[in-house]
Amino acid sequence: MKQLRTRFAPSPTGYMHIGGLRTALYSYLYVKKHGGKFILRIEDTDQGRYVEGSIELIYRSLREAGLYYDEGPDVGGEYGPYIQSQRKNEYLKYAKQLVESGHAYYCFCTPERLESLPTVNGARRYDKHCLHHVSKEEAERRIANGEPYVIRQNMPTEGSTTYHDAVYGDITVENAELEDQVLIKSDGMPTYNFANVVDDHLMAINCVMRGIEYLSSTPKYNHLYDAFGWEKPLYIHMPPIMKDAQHKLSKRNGDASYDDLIEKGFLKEAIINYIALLGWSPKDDSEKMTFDELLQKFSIEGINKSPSIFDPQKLAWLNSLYIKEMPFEDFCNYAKRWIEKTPLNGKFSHELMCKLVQGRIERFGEIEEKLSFLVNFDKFDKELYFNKKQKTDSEVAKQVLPHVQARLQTVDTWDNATLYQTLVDLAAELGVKNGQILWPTRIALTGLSATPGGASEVAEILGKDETLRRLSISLATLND
RNA sequence: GGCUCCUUGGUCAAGCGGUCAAGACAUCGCCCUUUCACGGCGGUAACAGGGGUUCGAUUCCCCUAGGAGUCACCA
Repeated sequence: MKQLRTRFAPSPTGYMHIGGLRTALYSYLYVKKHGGKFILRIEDTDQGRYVEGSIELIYRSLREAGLYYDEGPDVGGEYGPYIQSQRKNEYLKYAKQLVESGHAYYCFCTPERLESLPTVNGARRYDKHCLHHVSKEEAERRIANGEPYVIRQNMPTEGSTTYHDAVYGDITVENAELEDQVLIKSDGMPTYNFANVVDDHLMAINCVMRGIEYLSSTPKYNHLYDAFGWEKPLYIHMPPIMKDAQHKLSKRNGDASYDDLIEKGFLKEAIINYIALLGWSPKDDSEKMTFDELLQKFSIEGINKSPSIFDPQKLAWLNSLYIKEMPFEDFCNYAKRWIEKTPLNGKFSHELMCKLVQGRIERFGEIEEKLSFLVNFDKFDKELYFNKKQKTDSEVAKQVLPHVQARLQTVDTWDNATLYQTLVDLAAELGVKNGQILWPTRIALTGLSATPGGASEVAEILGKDETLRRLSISLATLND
């Protein structure tokens, strides 16, 4: 069997969307599983949509995600160049070949005339006017005169076309439904529809994986392959990723791109793992999988046909799993860039902050909020001292807190273990439940009904001075 | 609107003629616990509707409804 060659062919429009990333992921997994080549090709035939820097973004995102391509603009290969605008001259040659064989023709119709065409079933359709009314000689004369023109594909008007898609099965379309699509635009550039087919053939691509939006135009491409006498690739179309039941996930609608997710504090491993599961499922029940496991378990039979809705909650859950298993040191390093941006920066032990938070966040972006009590200490409701289960309330607090204050003053070794033991010992001495000391203390120190870490951990990170300061403030307001 | 495709709990999803219709996220309850979180245990919750085919349909066929994609000198 021939070596599998597939490609990821994004347009440089500014960001890496989740859907595109998933397409790249599936392509990579599929082709690598079968020992094939993964190729990156930039489809920039629409110069109006080009966004500065987006090609670099594509390179970076793909590498970061672990999707290393064997051939591509910045890594080379025998089938380059891998940027379509740099292949511009190739396409016209092939289009002319099609004109010669009668599979395409020159068209000089103005936009005005195109718009005046009657609508059939809600869509305008080109009427092959120039095919029938402009002879080859006339066409050449008008081109020589500098008149703008396009080259259109000459579609059959009868019969039907069927092809096989690896996930959707046999797809049949009436040829009469197929329009004489433009192959070469008046600016001399090929359309995606044409460049795509020519390049896939020239680059020996024999497996095409892409979004379902191409499912119904694939018969047009197949006519092109036939007109040239080229061998058609294996098609694998994929369902879209949705924001909700009726809207696709898209950056244009304000939905997160890959970079946005990273920015919010999702780990790349979690993102990859999650999107792998969106629209595909392994034969076993695996959910959390390493990249190698994905590689091992991936198969196109597992690809779902229906659209799937992106669920940020499940991504967050997976992300929290990856966060928890990070070695503590790695977590600290990774967390740095989030903490640096907050008022927390430099005020407390980085290590202690990380310790408090690693097991309690789903995203790194949550760190600031989780730890904001360290820098904010506001007036709070005395009702917070009430806790049914711990059997405490503001009265208990009033009696117990002075003892806590006095005892803590004597502590020299200011760490969690010592602090905890000290408070528990105090409870025993006073003949009260541990909770009747610990709960009021934590409340007095934070003014919050819930915090990451208990009384002793909070005291540890706050430090002796701040702990004592907060204690006396709380005690004062309690006695008001 | 035409054409193509899709339709299992709130969400992701197993299932590919016979199952009490998996599992996960979310949600709810209990346990653990120094609050929170983690973890453990348990609960609620689904085959879009209607016809066929069949001894038997979530599974096969048809219709209806709903959804998506497409119908560009965008990709």
